[in-house]
Amino acid sequence: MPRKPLTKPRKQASQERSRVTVDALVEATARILVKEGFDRASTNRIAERAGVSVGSLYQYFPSKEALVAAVIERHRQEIMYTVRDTLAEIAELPLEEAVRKAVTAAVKAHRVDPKLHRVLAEQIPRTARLKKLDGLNRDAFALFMGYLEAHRNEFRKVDLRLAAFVCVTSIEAVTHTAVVHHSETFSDETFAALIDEATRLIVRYLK
Amino acid sequence: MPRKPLTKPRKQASQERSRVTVDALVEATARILVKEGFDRASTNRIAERAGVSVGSLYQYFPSKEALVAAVIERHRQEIMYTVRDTLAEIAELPLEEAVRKAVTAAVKAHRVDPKLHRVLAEQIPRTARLKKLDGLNRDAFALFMGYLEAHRNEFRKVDLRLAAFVCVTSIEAVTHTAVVHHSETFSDETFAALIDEATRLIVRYLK
DNA sequence: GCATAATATGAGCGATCGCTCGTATTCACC
DNA sequence: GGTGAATACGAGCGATCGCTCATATTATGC
Repeated sequence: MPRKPLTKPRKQASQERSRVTVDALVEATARILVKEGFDRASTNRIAERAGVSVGSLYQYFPSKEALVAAVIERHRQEIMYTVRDTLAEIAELPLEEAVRKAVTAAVKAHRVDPKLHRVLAEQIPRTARLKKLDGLNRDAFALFMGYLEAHRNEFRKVDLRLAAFVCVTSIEAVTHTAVVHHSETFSDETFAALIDEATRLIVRYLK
Repeated sequence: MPRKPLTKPRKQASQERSRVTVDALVEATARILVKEGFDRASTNRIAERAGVSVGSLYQYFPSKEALVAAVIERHRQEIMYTVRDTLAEIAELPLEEAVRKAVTAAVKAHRVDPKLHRVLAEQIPRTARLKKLDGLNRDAFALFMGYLEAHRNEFRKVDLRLAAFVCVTSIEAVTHTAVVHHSETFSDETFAALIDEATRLIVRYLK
């Protein structure tokens, strides 16, 4: 589980206590990223916050980058878990309901630890980030493309890839910006209205 | 303005050669940001690339952050310059043409040194970035709000602030992602089609 | 030509970083 | 309870960072 073959191999945890150590390190990394930001998240500080020595940290993670990658992966899994059910339904739904579900899922996804999400999206250097987080977006694109292709006779004629790009990018940006940057400005009613608006945006565009 | 303490001075350049030095530093910073990324853009490297000593750097910029801020400000001014004319026209245009101009302006804006734009958007810590770059987005929001209010009787009844948020966020994201992440993937025709699509997205949403 | 201000220099300080490695502790197994 | 493997420890290395300051060079005004 803790293996991240990036630069050097590290030990596989076989005892329970080491699993605890690994979990504590990932959790401490996430907490420090949120509270102090990426620049101040040094390995010494992470180990200290985890109640563990730097040496132990490097027994399970070959680099700071691997630690951050583990945080990203955990975040990605949590998002997938909270969103999977909603997305599974949409394939056979009519357009408006499908889009509404997709928008709702996007909001849910961004509400999984939004402060962490913000740090990951804004502060993590590309080398460590791009693979997993943008993978989510690529999944969303593929999913949307699938829907459009299956229902292509319900829409006007367009380049479906371009249409999917416009839809996915818009939904992502609107929900991301609202949740991550305006959660304290927008009321619950505003969020409900936002889902209506985003749904309308996409539905009328495609029809 | 006479002497100031030597610890945080930002001298006013009064001679021609110092203006040259300042310009060289800002230019070198932009170049290194693009070529090496923010993390590897050390003040020593910047000074070296500018053909100037670190000492001189700190005569004109009190910190590395100030240097980066100068780069951002220069970039912002270049964007404003290339976009101002297009935006000045839209106030009195009918909806579709106004939106089309806005989208075109957004593409133009992102095409001003897209590689630098990407680094500024993705790698610069919030502390140094927020003020100026997000100011651009706030300007766009205000401009769009103005248009919507002036033409409010042409649309359905909605929360105009919410509608403006949806429009500005979508346009920004679609044009940003296309220009910054897909410039080499998208052909010129695709870009032309993208402008059509983005325009349709917004127009049909508002009508 | 000379004094003074403006500008330029770069070795190096103190801090911090990611990370190593020799050593100490705890576990699984008999 | 003895033994080797697994785990934990943390002082400290080498590199790099942002930045300072004593000193040198160049421009300006008289």
